[in-house]
Amino acid sequence: MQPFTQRVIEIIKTIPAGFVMTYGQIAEQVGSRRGARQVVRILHSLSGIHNLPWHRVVNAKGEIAMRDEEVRYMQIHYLNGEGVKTSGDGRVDLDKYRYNAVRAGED
DNA sequence: AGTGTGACTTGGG
DNA sequence: ACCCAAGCCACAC
Repeated sequence: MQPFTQRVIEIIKTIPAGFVMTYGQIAEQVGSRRGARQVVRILHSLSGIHNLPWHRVVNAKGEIAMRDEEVRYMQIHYLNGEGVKTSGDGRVDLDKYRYNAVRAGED
């Protein structure tokens, strides 16, 4: 496993239930400010084989980014189960649920 | 070493 | 708020 990939995995593992992070945030946390798409690729390659809370990752608009309707539905289901309210369009309120790892550690 | 991938992000209209 | 175009970067082949 490559270091970058390993760090992304670690970051995602730190997202607490009831919160979400964006691809961009995760990329930033691992030191690659423009690496959002790498996070995407990694999640694809992992395909859930790890015990990752992949459903807590959304895009910068707070949208459920999944393309497969089936998996998309599952993600929304998981989030709802953790108390994250989703709009009819499958969006979450980032102002409410966005998890800031840095600030969480400092506060 | 070059090319393709991808569940993104940002800026402008 | 929505749509579009361009930029991004680590990884696999």
